[in-house]
Amino acid sequence: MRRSAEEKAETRRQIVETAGRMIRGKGLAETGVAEVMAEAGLTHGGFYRHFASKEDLAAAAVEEAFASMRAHLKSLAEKAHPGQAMAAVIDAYLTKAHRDRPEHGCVMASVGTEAYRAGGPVQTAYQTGIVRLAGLFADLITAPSRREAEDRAQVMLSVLVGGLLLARALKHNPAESQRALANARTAAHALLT
Amino acid sequence: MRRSAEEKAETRRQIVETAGRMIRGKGLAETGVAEVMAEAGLTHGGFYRHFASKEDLAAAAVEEAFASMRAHLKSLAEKAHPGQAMAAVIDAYLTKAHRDRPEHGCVMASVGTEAYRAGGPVQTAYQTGIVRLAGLFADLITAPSRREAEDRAQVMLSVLVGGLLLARALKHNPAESQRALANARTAAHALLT
DNA sequence: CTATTTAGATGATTGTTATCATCTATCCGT
DNA sequence: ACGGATAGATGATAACAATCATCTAAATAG
Repeated sequence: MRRSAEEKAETRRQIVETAGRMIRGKGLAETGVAEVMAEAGLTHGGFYRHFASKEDLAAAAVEEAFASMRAHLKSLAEKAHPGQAMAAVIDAYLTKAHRDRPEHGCVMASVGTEAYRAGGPVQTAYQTGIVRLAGLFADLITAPSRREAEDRAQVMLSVLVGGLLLARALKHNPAESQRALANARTAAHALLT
Repeated sequence: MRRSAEEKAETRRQIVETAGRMIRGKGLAETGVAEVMAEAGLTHGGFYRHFASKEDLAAAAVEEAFASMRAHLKSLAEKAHPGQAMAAVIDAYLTKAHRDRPEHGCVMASVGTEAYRAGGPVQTAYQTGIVRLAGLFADLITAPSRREAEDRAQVMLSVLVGGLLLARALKHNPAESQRALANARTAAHALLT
């Protein structure tokens, strides 16, 4: 059942994307190779034609998930009114939708505590993804100097991730959860002035 | 090899405390029952005399870890100069020491993404721990109203956790990691004015 | 058009881990 | 002091997951 080169590449993309979703939704350790393959419509056996190990897949998935989030936010920022790019990103990040769909959201807020511990290529991909995300934020923030923009970007990232983490933790108390989102949103916007 | 009632209680405390450290250090899924028991100087067999399941132990460990952190921060706040309580907490939370010793630190920053997904008693203990931690923050923050103090406490918690998470993610780039800590510290203090 | 390569399926294998049955030596109620 | 109860040890058991050997059919090189 050999496939063409493009078909193989497409299959690989499917596996990576599926893994990215499952990892963000259920966690790194809880996501099994066989399960990912099944979800992608394949059997577990062919896995090692694409990846050397589960670790390799996880690293690719983390990288892809970060890239996809950056692309999404970037396009959002470009659509925003001039001077409102970062504000638009804030309002997109700190939403109920993002809170309730971790499998489609930010890696840092869904598997942050597992990824920094992972070591190896996963940790590397995780760190790189964050650096680039912070870089994007710095691009969108107006400040006296690049250095200052980067500093504000770090704080911004902290508030967004921390706020989302808190909102998720409080999810079973909807009022408090929404309050956390709203408070983080206010604080994030305040950082822009 | 039966033990007295006090000995049993002490053993249980040991197990819970050990589990709390290991879970925060290596993660929930990566911490095995047998491993915890061995670290506590016991064999795995006796485990079910103390807990109904691994889940039960994890819930107890999360609860204990939050309680211990609250006690630690509270005593710190009481030792601080009047009006400087929350400032002292900030400076204790956003340190290299805390960054480098997750096994002795904040649950939210070490297993936050795993715990909110866990469901059952672990999720419950996690949520309760956070509510109480935020409550402590609100007690330490001076504001026009209790409601306002709670709002600021939520933002404060987001900045602290987000900042620590970021600093840990960037750990392999020491300069950036320290910068993240410093930026979060500045931002947190700014919230107090 | 043929021979070789290989994507993916099938089916071990190996290692790990939660859970439980059983055993034994000690504590505690009587 | 004695007999039942039980903390903790020893040793299964039963899932489950990662990895790999082998098989197959199709694709591509020549």
